[in-house]
Amino acid sequence: MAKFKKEIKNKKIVSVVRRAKFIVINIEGDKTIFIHQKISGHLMYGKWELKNGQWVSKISGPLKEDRQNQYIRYIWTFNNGHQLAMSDIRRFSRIILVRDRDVSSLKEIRDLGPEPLKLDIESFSKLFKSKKGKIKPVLMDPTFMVGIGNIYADEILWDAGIHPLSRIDKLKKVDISRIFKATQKILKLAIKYKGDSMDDYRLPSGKKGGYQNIQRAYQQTGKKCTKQDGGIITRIKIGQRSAHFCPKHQKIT
DNA sequence: TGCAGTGTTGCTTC
DNA sequence: CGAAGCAACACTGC
Repeated sequence: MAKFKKEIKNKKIVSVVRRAKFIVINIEGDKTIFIHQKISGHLMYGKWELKNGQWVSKISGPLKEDRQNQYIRYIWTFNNGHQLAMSDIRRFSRIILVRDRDVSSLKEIRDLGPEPLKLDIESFSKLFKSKKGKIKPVLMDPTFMVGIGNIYADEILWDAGIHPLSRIDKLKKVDISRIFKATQKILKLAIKYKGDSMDDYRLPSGKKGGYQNIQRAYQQTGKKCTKQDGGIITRIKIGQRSAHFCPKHQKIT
C-alpha cells in the first residue's frame, strides 16, 4: 500500500479508458492503474472531509446525504482539491498497478472476450458456434464476451424471448439473431440510462442511474411481464445466481 | 431470528 | 480440458 502510494503520488493522469469492467488509468511514467468495481464498488468524484472517522461530503447535491459515503474505502486527492473516492460496501473492488509493458500479458486482461457493442451479427454468431451449455451463464462469462452481468443478462434474454436455461447448441439462427439484437439494444439503453442503481451503484456525481426504472425481468418476480400476452415473471437459480424470466414468452430451446 | 440474497470473478474441485 | 461449487465481504429483507 505504501509502495502503491509512492508510485502514483504527484503523477499526472495521461488517459482513462474502459476495457470490459475495468477502468484503466494510464499515468505519467511506466505504470497503469487498473480498477475493478466488482459487485458494489463505485467511484465518486467530489470533496469530503473526515469527521469522527466518517467521510462527509462537502458538496451539496446527491453526494451530500447518500449513505454510500459511509462505505468509502479509498480516497485520492487531486491538486485541484477534488477527490476520487471508492465507495464499496462489500469490499470486493480491486485496484492494481501494472507496468505498461506488462498490460497486454496481464491475466485479468489476457483472457477477456470481445466487447459486445463492437461485434457485428456474423462475429457474434460465430462466437456461439463452439459453445455448449446454458445460454445465461455463457452470456455472463467474461472470457466469452465482456460487459454482461446478472441484470443485463436477464434483460437481454427477456427482450430476445429466450429462456435462460436454453442450450446454446440447440439455438437456431433466428434465436442467435434475436439475442444479438437484444444485446445491442439493452446495453445501449443501459448506457443511456447511466446504469442501474437499484442497489449501491452511483454515478461519479453521486446521482443514481435510471435503469432500475425500466427493468423488465431482473428483480421483477411476481410482476406481470409487460410484453403482449405476458406471464408472471418467475425467479429460478442458475449456478449460484438468480435468473428472472417470463415463462410464457421465454421458452426453453 | 436466521438465512437467502445481493451490478463479479477467480480459484478449487470433480 | 470444461463445468460447477464456492469464497472474498457486509449488509438487507423476507
